[in-house]
Amino acid sequence: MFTCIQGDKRMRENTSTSDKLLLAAIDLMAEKGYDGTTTKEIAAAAGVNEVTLFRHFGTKENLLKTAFSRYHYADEMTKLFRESLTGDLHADLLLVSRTYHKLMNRNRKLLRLAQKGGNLPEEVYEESGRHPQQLKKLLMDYLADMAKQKKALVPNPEMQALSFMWMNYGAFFSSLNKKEAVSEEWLDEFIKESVGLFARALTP
Amino acid sequence: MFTCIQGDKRMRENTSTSDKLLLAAIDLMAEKGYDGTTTKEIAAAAGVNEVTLFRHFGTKENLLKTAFSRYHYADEMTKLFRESLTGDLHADLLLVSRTYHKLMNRNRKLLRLAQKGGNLPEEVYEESGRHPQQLKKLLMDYLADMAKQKKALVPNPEMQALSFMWMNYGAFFSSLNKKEAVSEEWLDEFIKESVGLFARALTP
DNA sequence: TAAGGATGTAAGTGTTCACTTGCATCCAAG
DNA sequence: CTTGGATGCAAGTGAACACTTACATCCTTA
Repeated sequence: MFTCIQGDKRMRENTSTSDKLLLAAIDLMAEKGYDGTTTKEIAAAAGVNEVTLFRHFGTKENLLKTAFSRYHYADEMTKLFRESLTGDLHADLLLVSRTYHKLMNRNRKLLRLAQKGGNLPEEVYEESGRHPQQLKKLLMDYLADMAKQKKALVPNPEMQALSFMWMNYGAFFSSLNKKEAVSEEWLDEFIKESVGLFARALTP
Repeated sequence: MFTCIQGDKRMRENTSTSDKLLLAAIDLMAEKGYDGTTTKEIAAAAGVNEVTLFRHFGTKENLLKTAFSRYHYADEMTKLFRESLTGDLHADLLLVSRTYHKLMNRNRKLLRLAQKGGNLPEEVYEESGRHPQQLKKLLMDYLADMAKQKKALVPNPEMQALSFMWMNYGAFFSSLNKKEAVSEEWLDEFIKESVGLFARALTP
């Protein structure tokens, strides 16, 4: 009943009923919060009957959990650190910062949803707390490594990593509750300037 | 009926009924959001009857508006920039950063409440959006002035000011949803390192 | 002591919400 | 053609919630 392996017509339409519901739920909850969004609204936004929502997901909570697990981004950042960094401080930080904002923007709505809180299931908080910790570790290790190679001046890798992360985190979250993401060009100007500032501070 | 100028016994107890309700509302809403907090809970937490809440504030929305207007911090930052800065880049940034975190921590719960959103009255959003803009302007002007005096290297005052603000903003908000504020010493270590990094980047 | 204001208690109203039930309809696959 | 799964529709259930009403109690003050 809950699993719909739809090999029929509904699959060929570009979004299945389940997906329409999940996307509608994310949209609405990101704006109005979990508590503030009703199942009736979600169903209406997805263009299906409210009953269909319950037939697919059983409960509102389960709908959110499914949405979160299906659409939360994966570990692109780890791959980036393993494969794409060159050892040039400025270029590397630029790449990290750009990737960071790309990932955050892709998950904009989910992050907003988690930020708003409400009676969310525990899984949601865990999932959205995982990524910052991962990034911090990657960045610390990178900076420590650069310091060992005398390519950077890093008296306190943890604090420098956190400073860099939080600068980007702050930039992103300050725009999170605006209607639109900030413009591409403007964001990139900030990235260039802030990375420049950072690289200058750490360069021996 | 709503105005209780209590010259009687209740005033001499260190918190009046109204204040107990306001503080309880802030506490609960900061944790569970506006929608997720019921008037019954608030009254219970304040140790009064639910009816008393409505006798004092009429509606739940009005309760929140009152709480916000009574407890939101004022313009300490402007005063700081006008009176306490010395012209020494490192020392000034340190003072700004420390003051920033002090203010943010004092309004921790209100900021959390506004962040969570829900069906909040418009006033709440306006009030909590006012302060960042003010700080940005102060900081930009300060940096531009330092650059003119050749005491700092500031190619793009807006971006440098934003970088600094967002670094602190990110640090604060990353701890906002934790149970406790981060420890004093830890925060001050971060402030010192991040300000040091910043001052180094901007020093000619 | 009398009066008035603040509070408590009990009960209730109307609404909204998450979620259910029963039945009809459509449509693809066997 | 028939069967079964997915969906729509109409109606409803029980709980929770914001908010109200009416009345009793306490305490301060005049």
